[in-house]
Amino acid sequence: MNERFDPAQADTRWQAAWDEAQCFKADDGSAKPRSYVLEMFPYPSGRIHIGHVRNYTMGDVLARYKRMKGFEVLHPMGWDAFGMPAENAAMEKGVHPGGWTRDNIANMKAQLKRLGFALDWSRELATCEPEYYGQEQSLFLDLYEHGLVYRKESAVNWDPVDQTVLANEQVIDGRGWRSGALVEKRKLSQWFLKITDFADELLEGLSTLDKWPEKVRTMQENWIGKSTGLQFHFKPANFDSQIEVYSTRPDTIFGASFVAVAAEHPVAQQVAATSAEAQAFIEECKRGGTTAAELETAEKLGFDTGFRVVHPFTGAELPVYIANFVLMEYGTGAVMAVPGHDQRDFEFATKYDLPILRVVAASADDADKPFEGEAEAGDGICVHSDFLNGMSVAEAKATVIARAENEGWGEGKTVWRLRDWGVSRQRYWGTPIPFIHCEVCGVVPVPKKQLPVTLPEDVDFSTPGNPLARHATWKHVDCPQCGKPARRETDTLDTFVDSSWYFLRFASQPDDRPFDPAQIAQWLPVEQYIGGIEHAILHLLYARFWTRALARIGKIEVKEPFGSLFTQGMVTHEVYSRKEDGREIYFGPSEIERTADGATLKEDGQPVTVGKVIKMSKSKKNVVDPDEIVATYGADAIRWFMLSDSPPERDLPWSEAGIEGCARFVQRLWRLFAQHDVAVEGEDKAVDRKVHQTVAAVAEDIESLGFNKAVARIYELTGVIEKAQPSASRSAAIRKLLLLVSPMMPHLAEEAYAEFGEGLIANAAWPQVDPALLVEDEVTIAVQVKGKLRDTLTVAKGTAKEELEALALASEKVQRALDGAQVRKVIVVPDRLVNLVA
RNA sequence: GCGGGCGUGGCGGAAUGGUAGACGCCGGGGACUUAAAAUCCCCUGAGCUUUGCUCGUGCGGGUUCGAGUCCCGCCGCCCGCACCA
Repeated sequence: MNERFDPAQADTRWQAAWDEAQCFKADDGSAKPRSYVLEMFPYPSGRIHIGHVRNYTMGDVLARYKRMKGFEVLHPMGWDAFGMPAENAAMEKGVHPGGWTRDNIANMKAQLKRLGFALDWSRELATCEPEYYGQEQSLFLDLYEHGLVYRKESAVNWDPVDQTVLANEQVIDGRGWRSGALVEKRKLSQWFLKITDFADELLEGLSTLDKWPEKVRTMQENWIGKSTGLQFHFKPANFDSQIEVYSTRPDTIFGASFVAVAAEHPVAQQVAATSAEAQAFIEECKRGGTTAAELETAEKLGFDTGFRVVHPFTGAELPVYIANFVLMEYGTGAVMAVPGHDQRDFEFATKYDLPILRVVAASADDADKPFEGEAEAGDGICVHSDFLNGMSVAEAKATVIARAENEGWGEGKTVWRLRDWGVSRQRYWGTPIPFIHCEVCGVVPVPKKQLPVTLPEDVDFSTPGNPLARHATWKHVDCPQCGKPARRETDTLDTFVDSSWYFLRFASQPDDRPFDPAQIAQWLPVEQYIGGIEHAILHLLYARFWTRALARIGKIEVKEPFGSLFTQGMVTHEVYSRKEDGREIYFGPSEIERTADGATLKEDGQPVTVGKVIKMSKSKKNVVDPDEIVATYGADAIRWFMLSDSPPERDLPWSEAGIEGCARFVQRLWRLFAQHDVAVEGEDKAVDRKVHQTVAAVAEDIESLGFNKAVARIYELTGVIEKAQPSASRSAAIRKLLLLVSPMMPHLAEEAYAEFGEGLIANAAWPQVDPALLVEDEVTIAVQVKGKLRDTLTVAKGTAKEELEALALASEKVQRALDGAQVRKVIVVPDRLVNLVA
C-alpha cells in the first residue's frame, strides 16, 4: 500500500469500476425490499454548486447505506431542463437554448460523476427532451379529459417591451425585471389546472405526512388557507343591488357598524360611474404598493359611497364604504366590518369615526368594558347580541349560520386561499401545450397518436416575444376534427409541471406511455426526499397535487409521492470586503489569506474586513467551486466535510481549515487501514465493544440523517483503534471501520478494501452487530451529594443498590462534602448514579 | 400581526430528567527533523486562596433528590406567510 492515499488517481478509477459493474442500477425485478432515495433534481445552470454537493452527499450516504442493509435501492438523477435562463442565454449569447442546456447537462453530469455518487444513470432524464415532455403532454390530455384542465380569461402581468407574461416574482416595483418597462395588467386566455378541486385532500393529506418537517406542513396549510364562515347578503336601503359578504366571525354580526367593498367591486364601479371623486379614490387604491412593508404601514383609507344597507337582524342602516384594505380576490370582495373584534375594522372605524361596539366579552360582567386602543379578536361569550347573548363564540357562529340558512339570506361556506394553478407561459423553452385552436371546432386536444408536439429547432430570439407565436410555420396545422386550417397553442407549460411527476418517470420509463403503474406501485412513495426549503410550497404542493390527480383518474394508486421529506440547510461562508471610494468591494475566498484574527488580500498583503457568515452568493463573492475542491482534496474530503459538524438541517459554514481537516482525516484513515494485519492474534474486548457500539449507533444516525453525529462517532472509534495494541480484535475493528465509512468516503474505502480481494465494497454488507457487545461490563457511577457531583466510582455493571450506597459513603470526597451532616435520603439509579441528600 | 424554529466554550456543535461541553476546527506547548512539510503527544469554559473549591447552557421564576432537557413568564435572533374578512 502506498504511504498516502491519492484521490487524483483513485477517485476516477473506482468511479469507472462502479460504472463497469453497474453497481447502482436499480433492478425492477428484484426480490429485495425497496428503497427509493431521491434528491431534488437540479436545474442545469452549467455548474454544480456546493449546495448540490451537500444535498446529493446526504442522499448518497443514505442510498449506499440502504444498499449495504440489503435493500434494492433506486437512486436516480435527472435534469429540470426547461426554463428562462436558457432563453436568456439565447438572447444574450445567440446560442440555441437546447444546445446550451445539453452542454450544461454534460458538464454537470461529469461533475457529479467526479463526486462519486451512487446513482442509477441508466434512468437519467431531462425534462426538455421529447421522450419526457411528450409523455407529460399525454398526462396533461388525460387530466383535460377528466375535467381537471380548463381555460379561462385571467389577468396577467404583461411586459409591453418583451411582449411576454411575467411571473409575479419577475415584476420588481411594477416594472419588468429585464426590460424595466412598466408592467400592465392584461386579460389573456390562460390554461389552468384545477388544484382547488384537491384543496381539501391536500390539506387532509398533510396530517398523514408525519415524516415531513412541521414547518413545511404548516407553510402548506397556510398556503391552502382553509377558512369557514358565513356568506350572506345585505339588502340595499337606498340603491338597487345586494352586497354579498363573507365573514369567519358571524358571531359578531351584532357588532357590524359598516360594510366595506374592494375598489374593484361592482358596487364601487357603479359609484365611480357617476362620481369623479370615487373614481379618483379607486385609482389611488390601485396604486398602493403590495409589498409587505408597504402593507404594514399603509393607512386604512375609505370612501363613503352614500349607499346604505340593512342589517339582517336589527334592521339598522349601515354605511357602505370603498376601502383600500379589502381584496377583490378573496371571499366576495366585500366584508361586514366589526370594529370591536377586527383590528383593520377598528383602525378604519377610528379614522372615520364609526361606532365601535362590544359584542364579545370575557364574561357577561365585562359587557361594557371599554376597548384599550385595539380590537379584541379572541374568544369569549356574546354580549349585546340579542338572541346570541351568553353563547360562546363557537355556539354563536353555528346559531347565526343556521338561522341565515333557514331564513334564506346566507349559508355556511368554506373559503380557500388556494387558487387554481395557471400554467400558461408565453415562452419557447418549455413543454408545448398540446391543443389546437380551430375557428369551427374551438379548442381541440391534439390526438394522442400525434404526440409529442415537439418544439421547432429553427427559432429566432433576436426580437422580444414568444418565438413560437411568430414562427413562420410551426403553429399552422389542420384541425384534427374538421381538417380545416387551424392554429396550434403557442403557450408552453410552467416548468413546475415538469417537476411534478419526474419522480414517477424515474421509477418507470416505458417508451409508449408515461409509466407502468405496476412499477410505480413497487417503488413509490419515495422513501426519503431531500432538498432545499425554498421548495416548501410550490414544488412540493404541485407534486402532491399532480400525484393525487393521477390517482383520482386511476393512473396510479399512490396518493402522496414523498413519504419522508428532509430539507437541508445552506452552505455558508464568511464575506471578505474592503471599502474603496465609498463602495464595498468584495473578494473571493481564493484571493484571501486567512489568519487567526483576520484576513489579508494575497495580492497586496493588506487587511480586508471579515464579514458575516452568510449564504454563498455571486454578488458577495463568498463562493467556493466544488470542482476546485475535488481537484485539490479529492471527492471523499469534500463529501466528509458536507457531513461533518453542522446538523444537516442547519446551515453549514464552509472553511478552508475545515476542508483541510477533512483531507487530513482521509489520510489518517488510510494509514490506519494499512495496519490491518490478519496474522495478529488475541482478543481486545474493549475494542470489540467499541466497534459494535459504533456500528449500531452510526446505523441509527444515518437512518435519522444525523450525519454529524455519525461522523463524530467515527472519529471516536478511529481514536480508540489507533491507540489499541495489535490484536485480532483490532484488525477486525479496522475492517469494520472501513465498512462504516464506505457510504461517506467510498473511494478511500474501495481502495483500502481492494487489499482484501473480496470485490467492491460498494457491494459489501453492513457489519452485523452482536447485541451482547453493546453493553459494558463495567460502568462509571456518578456520586452526588445534594445533587452536586463529588466523586465517580467504577464498578461492575449491575452492582446492587446497597453496595453502591456503601461505596459512595466510603468515598473520602463524599465524606468531606457531607461535612458530618446526616444523610436523610439516598437515590440510587443502578449503573448510573448515587445521590446522597443530607 | 400569524405560524415555525433557534439561543450551550474563541467557532461548528454533543448530551433517553442523571458526571455539561463528546467529536471537529482554531489556539498554546512539546517530540521527531540540519530544516520544513507530514506525523505523534500534552493543554485548551471562566474564576479562585488550585490535594481542591466556586461559578457556568439568553434572562427571571417553578417542579424535582437532581433541569441544557419539563412547566410558567420575559428577552433576543433566524425563516416563512401576511390588510385572507
